[in-house]
Amino acid sequence: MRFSHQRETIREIISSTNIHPTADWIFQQAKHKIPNISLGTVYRNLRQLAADDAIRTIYDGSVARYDWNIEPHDHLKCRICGDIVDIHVLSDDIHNKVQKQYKFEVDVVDINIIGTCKKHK
Amino acid sequence: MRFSHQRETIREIISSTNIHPTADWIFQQAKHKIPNISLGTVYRNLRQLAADDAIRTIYDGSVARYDWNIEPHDHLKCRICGDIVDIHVLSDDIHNKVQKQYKFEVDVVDINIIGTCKKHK
DNA sequence: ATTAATAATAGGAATTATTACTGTTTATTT
DNA sequence: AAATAAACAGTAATAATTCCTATTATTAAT
Repeated sequence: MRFSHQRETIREIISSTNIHPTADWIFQQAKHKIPNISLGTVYRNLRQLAADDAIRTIYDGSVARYDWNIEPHDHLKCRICGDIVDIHVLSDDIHNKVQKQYKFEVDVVDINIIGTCKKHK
Repeated sequence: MRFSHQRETIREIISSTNIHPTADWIFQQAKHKIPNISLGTVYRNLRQLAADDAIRTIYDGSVARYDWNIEPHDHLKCRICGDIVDIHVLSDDIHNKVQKQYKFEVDVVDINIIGTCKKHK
């Protein structure tokens, strides 16, 4: 993959936040640095970075969000504020259990927990 | 909620399959029984049935699929054939662990495992 | 340093999944 | 049987994402 200023900017934007941004949020931020960057460029680079395992794509319902953290981890999503935070549950156990019990070659264990975070009590 | 022939047909179609159909697949099937049913009617009823906990909405990447099985369970998705099958992992443990460790009021634990099923060996 | 090759871009059109709108139909209540 | 409003068909609108094309920028070779 050839160097591009746009792609580096996108990578930096994602690395700088824990909010698990959407493509559009990344686009808005990128415009501050490269005013005439186009949304297509953002999407193309997000796809490339994800294919290259430089970032991870997660789905919040039907909309894609992007995560700089490519280590295996899970997500907690609050129904009220919408915040998504990284956590780590026992996904290795699940990985092994499924592999044996269902003879399924596991690639990714994706755990999303939806509920209400402690801010709303 | 008032009775409707369309909604009952949609409910029956979902109940009759384990493929976790998309809205469009349901629409195609429904047309066999009600030729002039409209796609909007399918979507409206899917939304209503899900709100009523008569069916469950799951997300396969960014597209919604529908499941007649409303008991808590998880999904195995094969990268090659696209099949999605129901399984049951130890999500109660996760529920409790998260609730205590992160003081997070858990609503749903959604576990999706992506990989290759035994058909492709 | 110049040039050649082509990956990446901007801008916009196209596509896909889904929701919203509107005048008409139909299930329920009186 | 008439009144009420939920549900409908058909269609327009929206949102997220991908595709297309002529132009620009990066890299490799001279």
